[in-house]
Amino acid sequence: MDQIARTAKQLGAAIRRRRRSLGLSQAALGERTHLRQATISALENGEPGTQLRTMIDVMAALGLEVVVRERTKSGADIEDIF
Amino acid sequence: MDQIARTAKQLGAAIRRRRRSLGLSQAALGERTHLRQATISALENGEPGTQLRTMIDVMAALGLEVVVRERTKSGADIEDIF
DNA sequence: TCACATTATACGCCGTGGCGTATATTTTAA
DNA sequence: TTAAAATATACGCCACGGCGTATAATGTGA
Repeated sequence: MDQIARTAKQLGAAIRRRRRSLGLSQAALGERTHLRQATISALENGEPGTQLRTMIDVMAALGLEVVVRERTKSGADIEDIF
Repeated sequence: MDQIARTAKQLGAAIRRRRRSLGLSQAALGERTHLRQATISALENGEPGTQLRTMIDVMAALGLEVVVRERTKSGADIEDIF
């Protein structure tokens, strides 16, 4: 399920969802990415000072990627309705 | 044109494209976002230490949003082929 | 070509992220 | 309910981002 993210919090939430769907703990993800469990926690909680490096590394480890696109006028589009 | 980004460099490139398509200079974008022209430059050049806050603020000013999704196996999917 | 606009880079400063380490706090199973 | 697992938070430290300001390097149009 693709996640739209316009804020750091939404970005963190999407990452947390994915991590959980993979059955990983923050600590386990931390090992794979050489990041501290505390750092993963901060990212998932949407700390806006988090570095892009951290987001990129975590997304790679979770098999995620980002699509940059023009904002849709509303929050919902066709696929959300049907 | 949606841009897939798996690295900070790709993210920066997508942002730069969008800024240019809007006919904005880094300085003009900096004014809108209360960021220095140098900061925009760093973001667009894919400095991995850049903060999420910076990316988020710039994307908002450019009318961009991010979609987080599972990585596609290859770079191309159906829509790129047809 | 050449002046002007744009972008990249530099310096000193301050704030904060991520580090190791450790411990609260909360969540989850048994 | 309670022990164990998972997550949030804390402390001191170092590195570096973003700040103002300024300038160098590039691009661009006339």
